[in-house]
Amino acid sequence: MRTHELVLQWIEKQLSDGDLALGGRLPGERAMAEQLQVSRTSVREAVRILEAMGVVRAGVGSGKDAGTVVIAEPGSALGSTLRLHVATRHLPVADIVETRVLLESWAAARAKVGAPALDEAAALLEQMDSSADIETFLALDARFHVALAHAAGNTVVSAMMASLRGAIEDYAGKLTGNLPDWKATSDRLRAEHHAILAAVNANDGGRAADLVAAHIQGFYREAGVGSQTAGE
Amino acid sequence: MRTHELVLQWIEKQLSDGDLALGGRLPGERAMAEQLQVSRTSVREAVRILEAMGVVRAGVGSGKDAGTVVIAEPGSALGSTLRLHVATRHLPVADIVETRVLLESWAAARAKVGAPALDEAAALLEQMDSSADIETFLALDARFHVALAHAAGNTVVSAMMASLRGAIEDYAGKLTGNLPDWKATSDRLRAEHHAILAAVNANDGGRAADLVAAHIQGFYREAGVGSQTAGE
DNA sequence: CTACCACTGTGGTCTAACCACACTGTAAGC
DNA sequence: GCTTACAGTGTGGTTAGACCACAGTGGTAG
Repeated sequence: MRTHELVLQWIEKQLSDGDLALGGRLPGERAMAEQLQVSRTSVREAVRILEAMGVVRAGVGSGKDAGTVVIAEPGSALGSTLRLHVATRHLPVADIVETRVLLESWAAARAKVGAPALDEAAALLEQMDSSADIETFLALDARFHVALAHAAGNTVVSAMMASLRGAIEDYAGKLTGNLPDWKATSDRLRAEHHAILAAVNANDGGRAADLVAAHIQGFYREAGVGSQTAGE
Repeated sequence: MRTHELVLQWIEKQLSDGDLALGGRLPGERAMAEQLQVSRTSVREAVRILEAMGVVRAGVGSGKDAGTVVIAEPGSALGSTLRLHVATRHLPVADIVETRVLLESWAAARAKVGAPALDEAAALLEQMDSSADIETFLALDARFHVALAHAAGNTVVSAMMASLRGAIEDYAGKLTGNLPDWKATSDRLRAEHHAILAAVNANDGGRAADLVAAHIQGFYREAGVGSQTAGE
């Protein structure tokens, strides 16, 4: 077993045993190195991996943002991993989109009426109604979808859904230039968002799921994802 | 931007541009360091991250297994990430199971009759019928489920499904000791497997999905996952 | 009381070694 | 000629020790 894996194992045990919890701080790199009788390099390699996994965040200096602290951001970590695999051509973009449709439809169907996340979603829609800027709109759009997924109450589905979106964000972003009429598109997306939220609040899960599926597929189709004109 | 991120970016670009493909070899660490004008340490940190992501595999010595080569193993990488997040208590095991049910049901419903993966699945079932050893059985069981997911033709769903299972493999493994009667359980699981495959081959996707959901939920429930008696 | 600044501890980076490993080519011995 | 032994080469793995930038802390000069 390689040295950094030993460190990794040690840290994972600290987490499993509850000796290290969310928000907690790892010992300094030098201290860990001495404690485990390994070089600081090996400790750093382990920390790097955990950072890539979204399990810790490393901050220099001193104070609250300093040191290596335990966080919980699986979404971005999974997203990066998927993005790399898309780059190797192992994961087709179409499969990513299809999976996203699957997860988000399920979440929409399962969203619990009255969940706080739905109020947040509604607030986001209001902001979007008055956002002409394309980047602002897309950022709010992302948060809306995450909020909707949250309302289903499954952390894993939320994380995966966010990661799928993130994995092809840049890719899809380049394609928004293909859109013939952004105003028309954004108006349509706004209307669809409201319809989805309405269906969820009306407790009509089946309809909400259908609307979400059509919403996502419609966007990617219009942007040209899957039409093979993209990569080059 | 940190140095190792620069290296990461460079490698990702090589992949995106197709200059580096699956099975391809990265330049040696020393060569990359010189080319990018960074230290070998930074190069190694980047490689470590890619290794954790299942994008590359590093091998010492010389020959076919040597050097850092591009692979495509998102499953194990995603699995490790999820496992760590389960350790931090951020991802509940119940959510993992629920998501696995979601993905596998979908895959069973979408499995294409006549897919080669189904033949493999059938072959695995035969082997399982004559496997009394519990570990052998579980290994074959894992491969059966992967084969089934494969038959749906979505790489992302396959990878995620495998990673979900892997994330709680150790955790669930400890619980098999809770089973009152392994022979009875394994006989039941065998029968369920055959029924699932039969439903898929009969093109009855809905029934296959229901059977898969019941199969998975039944196993974890019997093993005691979610009953809070586990972690401690 | 305020402004400044040295101090301390954090992660970030680099250099220059040495190791284990696995193949390759060559030379020695049969 | 064939086989065996072994030095050579290039790979990742690991280490020690140094220096940097950063951000709070606390003392000190004004």
